[in-house]
Amino acid sequence: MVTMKEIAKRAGVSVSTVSLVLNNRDEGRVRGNVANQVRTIASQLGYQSNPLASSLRTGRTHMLGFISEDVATTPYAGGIILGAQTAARELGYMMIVVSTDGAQNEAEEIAALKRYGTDGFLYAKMSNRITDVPKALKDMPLVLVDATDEAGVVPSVEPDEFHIGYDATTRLIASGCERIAYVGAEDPIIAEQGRLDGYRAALAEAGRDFDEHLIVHVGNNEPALEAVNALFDSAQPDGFFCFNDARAWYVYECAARHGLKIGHDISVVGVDNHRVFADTLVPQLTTVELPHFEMGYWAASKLVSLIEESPLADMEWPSTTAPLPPLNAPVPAKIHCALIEKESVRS
Amino acid sequence: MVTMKEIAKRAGVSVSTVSLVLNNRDEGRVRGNVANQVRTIASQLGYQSNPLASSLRTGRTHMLGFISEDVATTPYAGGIILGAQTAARELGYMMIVVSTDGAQNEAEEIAALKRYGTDGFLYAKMSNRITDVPKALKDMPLVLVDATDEAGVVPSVEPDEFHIGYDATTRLIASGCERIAYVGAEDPIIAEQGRLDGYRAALAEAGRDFDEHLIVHVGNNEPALEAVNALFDSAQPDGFFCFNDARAWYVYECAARHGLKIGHDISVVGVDNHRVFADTLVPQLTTVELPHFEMGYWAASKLVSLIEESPLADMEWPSTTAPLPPLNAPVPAKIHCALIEKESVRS
DNA sequence: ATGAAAGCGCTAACAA
DNA sequence: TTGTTAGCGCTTTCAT
Repeated sequence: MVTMKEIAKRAGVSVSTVSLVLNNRDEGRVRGNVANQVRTIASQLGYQSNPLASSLRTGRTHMLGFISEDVATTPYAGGIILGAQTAARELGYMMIVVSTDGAQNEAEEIAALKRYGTDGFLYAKMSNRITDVPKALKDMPLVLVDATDEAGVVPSVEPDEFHIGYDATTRLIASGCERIAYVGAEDPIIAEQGRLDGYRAALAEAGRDFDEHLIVHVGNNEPALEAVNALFDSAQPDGFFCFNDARAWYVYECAARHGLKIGHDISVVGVDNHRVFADTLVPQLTTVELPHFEMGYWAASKLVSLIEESPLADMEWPSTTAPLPPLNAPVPAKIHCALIEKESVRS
Repeated sequence: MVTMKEIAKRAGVSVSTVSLVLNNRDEGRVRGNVANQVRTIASQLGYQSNPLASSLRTGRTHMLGFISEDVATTPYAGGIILGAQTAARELGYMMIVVSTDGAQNEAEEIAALKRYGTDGFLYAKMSNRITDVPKALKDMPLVLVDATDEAGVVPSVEPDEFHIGYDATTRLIASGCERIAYVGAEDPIIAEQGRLDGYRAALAEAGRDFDEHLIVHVGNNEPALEAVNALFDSAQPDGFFCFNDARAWYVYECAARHGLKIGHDISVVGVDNHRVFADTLVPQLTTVELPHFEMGYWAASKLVSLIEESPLADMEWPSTTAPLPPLNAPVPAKIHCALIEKESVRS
């Protein structure tokens, strides 16, 4: 481990000078050739700063905490984590991910992270839920990912649920579907409402009436399958917009029971939350993949800007302008969604 | 943030005494009542040690690195991470998980972790693969999870693949299956060979001949489905042991094509690697779940013992003695597998 | 423009 | 049995 002391010795200067130079605070404080000298030696020796040592002085560890309980059970969070980690590293931060079981160990994990001096937190939920922010996080730089806090005051990054519903439905309309069903979730998640709104808006724009009989809200259980089956019988839809791929699965199963071929007799668009289907399974389903990576990337960037009290750097954000995949595409395709960032006040 | 200094002041002793007491090094070095006094004040004030500060002196950060590339794409690693994290926290360590894309950023991530002074590493692969250990890890305390290194010298924790195959096949035999097929993977993974061996051993023990025509090795692709379909036609198996749940899916699909009902006409046991199937989907499949949590837990425990050069504490390890789930159980059930730990020399 | 020195919180020799 | 002191690697006044 090469230290500043070492560099100082070789360069014949003091440690403080080295510190100044290596932190780029040498503007008009250190002579140019001295600075260069120091930099040269530093890179020759392969100097790596010791973030822990500097944290002692500065109070900044350059560590970020990422809290989520979904990491353990779904690959959902994977993309988010990867995105967040990528941004973190680019900005010179290390991200510590902790998976939690329930509220109990969540508090413990947060406490542990705080002991290690994390500079801020990312807090992720699944499917844009309304969340109680743990009290331990309230006094820290914090960004929510795919979640909304009760009070609506915490910055968060969420998919544009409305556009997801709108785009999916529009695509089904464009492909010639006449009776488009919505297979939604039971829980009062924000995503549910937003997507349904998008569905309605797309229908309205196409001059179609909203038909309640084409809507079902189902859970993750046995009755769900029967409810979807009943929908096939009662409303005979020829297009399906499914809240997630678990719901799409019900449609797949029921279509098989009715002898209907997806991509031929009926069209289906599902939103991929859980990655239920492995790469090549059920290729007939068109799956809209949420912009997980982008959400994570943006969230981490925002968090760092909060910590450093610097403005967010300009970035090219994903938007809904990206083309939708063709219906019944052979492989799940990914569309981008606009991300919504809230600051202090709910919009 | 309450510091030792603070405690020392209140207790009217020196910081070193506080340090001694709080690190339980006060055996015969500090008077009992003084020690108690210090402890009382510490807990009153809610003292939390600052691990970063002590690391500066001791060279130990009490941070563990967990490297895996599968975190992002499958929930597979989730249980392992949770187990490892649990053990780590119990032992007073913080675990930093990094997901990597490929070898490129793997090296970067490892370098970053080292800069932060992690005391050791967990390196996880999927499905017990033979792995090149990154050079950067070679000089560090290291434990592999569900992987084996080429040279066979790195301690690792792996499922007992043989028993998985043996148990699954035995169960199919017990349920009355006459022609038991094995649907395996293509890749030369250790898990593949071990499970196949277990399958053969179970057959032999039951006095049955091994029939090559009941074996297929398939990938994750279109031809795979056709290969399994051909197996149905050519060998007409009435029981299936599937390498993982992706393979089980093929069986499910082909059974449907042949009008065969799982749990009635044929029996299927799959090993759950990827959690392709959500909770209530395809409930007819009996899924053997790998002991992910336990592997992670054990691996982290082992790693800490390596770091601290202390013997592994006695623990109750999961074993194959746990009862297998009933065939065609309504929900995927979890069986335990014996874990194998190697030390210095391959057994 | 540069360096000396103090100090972040903690541990560990060494003194007392 | 306890306290003093030095120092881990770095940042930051404050002198020079």
